[in-house]
Amino acid sequence: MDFCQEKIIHVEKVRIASDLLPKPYILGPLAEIFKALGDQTRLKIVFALSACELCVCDIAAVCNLSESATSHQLKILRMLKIVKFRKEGKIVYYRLADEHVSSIIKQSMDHVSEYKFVTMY
Amino acid sequence: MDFCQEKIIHVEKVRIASDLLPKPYILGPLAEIFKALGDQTRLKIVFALSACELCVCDIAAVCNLSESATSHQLKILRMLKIVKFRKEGKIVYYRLADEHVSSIIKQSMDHVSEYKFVTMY
DNA sequence: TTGACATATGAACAGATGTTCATACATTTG
DNA sequence: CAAATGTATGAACATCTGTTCATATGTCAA
Repeated sequence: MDFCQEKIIHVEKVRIASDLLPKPYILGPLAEIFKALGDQTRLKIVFALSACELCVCDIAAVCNLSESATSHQLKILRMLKIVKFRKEGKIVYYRLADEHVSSIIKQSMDHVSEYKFVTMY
Repeated sequence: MDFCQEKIIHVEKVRIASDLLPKPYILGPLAEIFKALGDQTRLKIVFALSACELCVCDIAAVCNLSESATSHQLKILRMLKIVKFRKEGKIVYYRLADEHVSSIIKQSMDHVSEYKFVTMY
């Protein structure tokens, strides 16, 4: 460890910030959700599903993935409650879990758009 | 590859969803941002900074990290424009880059809260 | 200029992650 | 029931990631 000499430079601010940190049982799932969205494959899937409900086969086509890879990633999104699904015979339809997910996607787009002239490559 | 036999089950939906997919130069940075927030250490840092502006030493204290680890993670958040910073002598103060970041954090909290009784462990 | 200190960075290592391939499961049809 | 088809899953592998440790940079004070 190598904390700065004067112990803590701004004691009061550190206290305030510490109080605001989510409890571990919140922070964990939260990080998991972002991690899930932090993969281009899964992010593509989420964007695709933000358009409409799709079956695994559709998603694979839209995202240019094997159905196996698609299924693996859908499992992750499912477990994290980022997507929901319903079965109709042997076909499984997926969709986004709630509006929070859509909103997160939207806000992130807005954030990126603001910097698009800088980050474009 | 192993696409389903009937080629594409729902041609029109696949077209709509495909059109909605962000271009690669948007999707890439977007995934990078989520990936950055998908690490508990960095997510902690972002939450801490959502409280107030903090110096590296403060952040290390709040997040219970070595200053080296803190600095490494701040560099990533900096490059992704998730945080901004200003120097005051030898002390460097960090804060969140914009309101989109705050909003993303908030929405994700709301999402998790909705499922807290299920996901709590 | 020299020492002290806040922050940054490079290398390296252990652990995590996404894909592929093979195979299993479930549902429909004949 | 058997075959066909849509989806799911386990193992394995190469790649990526976050931390630590050592060291470097930049700023202030004496």
